[in-house]
Amino acid sequence: MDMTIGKFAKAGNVGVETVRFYQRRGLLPTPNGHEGVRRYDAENLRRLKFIRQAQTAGFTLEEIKQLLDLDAGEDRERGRSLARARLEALSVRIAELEAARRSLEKLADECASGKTGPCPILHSFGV
Amino acid sequence: MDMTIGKFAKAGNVGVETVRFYQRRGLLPTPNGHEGVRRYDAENLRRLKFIRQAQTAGFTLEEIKQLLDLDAGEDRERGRSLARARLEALSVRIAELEAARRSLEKLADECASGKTGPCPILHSFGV
DNA sequence: ATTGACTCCGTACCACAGTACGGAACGTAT
DNA sequence: ATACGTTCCGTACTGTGGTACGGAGTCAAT
Repeated sequence: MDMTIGKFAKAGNVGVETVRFYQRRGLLPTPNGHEGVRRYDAENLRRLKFIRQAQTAGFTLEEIKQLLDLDAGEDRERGRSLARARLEALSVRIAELEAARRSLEKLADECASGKTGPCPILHSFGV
Repeated sequence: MDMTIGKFAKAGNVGVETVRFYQRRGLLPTPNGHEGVRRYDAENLRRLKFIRQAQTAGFTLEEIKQLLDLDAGEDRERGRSLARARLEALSVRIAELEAARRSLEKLADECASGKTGPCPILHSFGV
């Protein structure tokens, strides 16, 4: 079940250097200190996958570190507060992206091949 | 109607240094070359506002430069293709963020203050 | 005409999240 | 036991999008 860093990185869909980078940042443990080649288990992989998910959610690596520490701890309040702050920022961001999507749809439409003249790109974005 | 760089930056909700940065990148023109203090008009502001909108849509500054050039040109095909590529990436991204939002909602819920023990943070993200 | 605020310009620096490099040690198959 | 692929580790470099700094010039009001 255990892996060396190469397999581990592949399983988590990141590069070997990225794993090391996360270790330096304290996001992943550095398994069994100075005893030759290190081995990574399923729990490590779970952490790694969480890191990638949380990045998608817009957490910075520093925040993710806090979340990982919290996962083992008792401070429910802190966990909720991080989650709620991110939730709010995320909703704002999603709304922005949806507005941008509408602009792009408008652009693709107004810039259809049938018409002539320059595409009204700025106009499509409402500026 | 014309402004100096300070007012212009404020009107576009960016810093003066950011305006200069955009000029260096060719995203904004450098009005009336070397004749003392420069003046910015409504058209410049329109460009600046577009830059910020397009950034929200996920375009890089390099792509935005292309869009601005396109706005004046005749290459409708290129405009459509940029828009469509971004539209696709944007939809993927929105879906990711929505999934992340669901995870966070789950987290905030499972981490409610009533319960005891550590918040199941990793679990909330489905890992 | 001097002050104070603003502008110009180049260059340097910043955060974030990696990515690359290079020499030494290790592990495994032959 | 030799060769080949990995791993280990430190250090350096990358790209993206700014932000800061410092000296000189300019502008408007007093």
